[in-house]
Amino acid sequence: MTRPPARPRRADALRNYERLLAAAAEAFAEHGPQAPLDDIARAAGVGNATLYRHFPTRQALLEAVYHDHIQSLCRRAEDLASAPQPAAALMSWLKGVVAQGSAAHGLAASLMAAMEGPAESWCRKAVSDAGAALLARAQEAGEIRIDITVRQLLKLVNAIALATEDEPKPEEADLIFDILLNGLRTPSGQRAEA
Amino acid sequence: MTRPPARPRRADALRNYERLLAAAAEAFAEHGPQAPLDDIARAAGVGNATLYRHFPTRQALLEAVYHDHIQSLCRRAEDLASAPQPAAALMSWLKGVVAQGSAAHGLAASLMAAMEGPAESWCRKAVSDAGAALLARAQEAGEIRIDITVRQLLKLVNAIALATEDEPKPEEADLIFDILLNGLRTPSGQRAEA
DNA sequence: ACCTGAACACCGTTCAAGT
DNA sequence: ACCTGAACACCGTTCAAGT
Repeated sequence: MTRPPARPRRADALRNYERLLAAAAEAFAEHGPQAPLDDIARAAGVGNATLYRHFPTRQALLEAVYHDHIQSLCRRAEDLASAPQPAAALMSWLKGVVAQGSAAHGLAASLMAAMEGPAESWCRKAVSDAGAALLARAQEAGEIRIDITVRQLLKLVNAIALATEDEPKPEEADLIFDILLNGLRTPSGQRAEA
Repeated sequence: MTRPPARPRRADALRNYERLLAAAAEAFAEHGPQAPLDDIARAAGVGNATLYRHFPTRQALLEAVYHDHIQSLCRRAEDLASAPQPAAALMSWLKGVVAQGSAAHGLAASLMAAMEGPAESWCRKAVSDAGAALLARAQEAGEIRIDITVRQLLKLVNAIALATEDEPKPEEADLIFDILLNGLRTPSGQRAEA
């Protein structure tokens, strides 16, 4: 199970924590993942040092803000784990990752950073575990090339989300995603033993 | 023809300009494209305002530093323009873009920024014009899907370079690039009229 | 324990004064 | 024309003092 980041127990600390999350969510939505931390603290009616106490890095704050989105992605992976067509299930899930990443400005950047950051990251573990099951099944079915790892796949997908982010036309993301899916299919001559 | 950024004519100004370029090249190579501009000015033995005078934005400095790399990419595109196999020529060129982008830390980021930035950017125009010829020929030959644009393609390729940058194993970049190429082939049923 | 504002350090940008 | 260092603004991080 993925362990949500520890919340404070004392009443006032918890209240500040929640306010910071709400303010950060709004700031990230409006100004992107680079929104000034001081502004977030001020909007939350809290000292800037308090923000830093609860969230030691910007990445920690981002992952906390997008916690629900991330968990939702993980849950969706579980739902798809026993879908009849393994490759289609993987594709559908990846499409969701891109869609969420494009919709929630900052999520794609967070996921990308998580994939490149330390392996102990909660977010990185949760999402890559979720994807790993889908990928393995699609690979065992011989539908997806076996030489790609979850991490590479997620980096690639997030790179696409970032590259097409704030693009006026959503079909551009669809097209590029389509190209990726096309490329993921097992090349001729390469088959898993299944 | 692509017009290199205007150089100063006065002797002292030109000398400062060159020194800034050399210092910036070293700083970007060592500390990445986010290297502090003040450090670059100091290393060049020049006031920081002088740097800003010559290069109004960081992007302008980056494009000037990588000017030779960019021109080299454009020249290579010209060389490939009449290669016997259009699709192979395009692929070979794109592979070069990724290779250069991964080798020269900061170039990939510059190209990506150029593709997303204003259309008037010198760098953006030069590179996309170079690629456009190769892409068009491969599409007319019916080998590459017709629904992708140069800009999308370059964004995608640079996203890959960024995603695999400073990755220990170079074969990772190769793999992901291979996936992309696989995906670019014309899907069944879609053919250009030639 | 937890909070706070002020202090500090850093970096990009602008400006008044120089040649 | 061009250069310069200082001034300014901004933002992240740390700290001494408070409850």
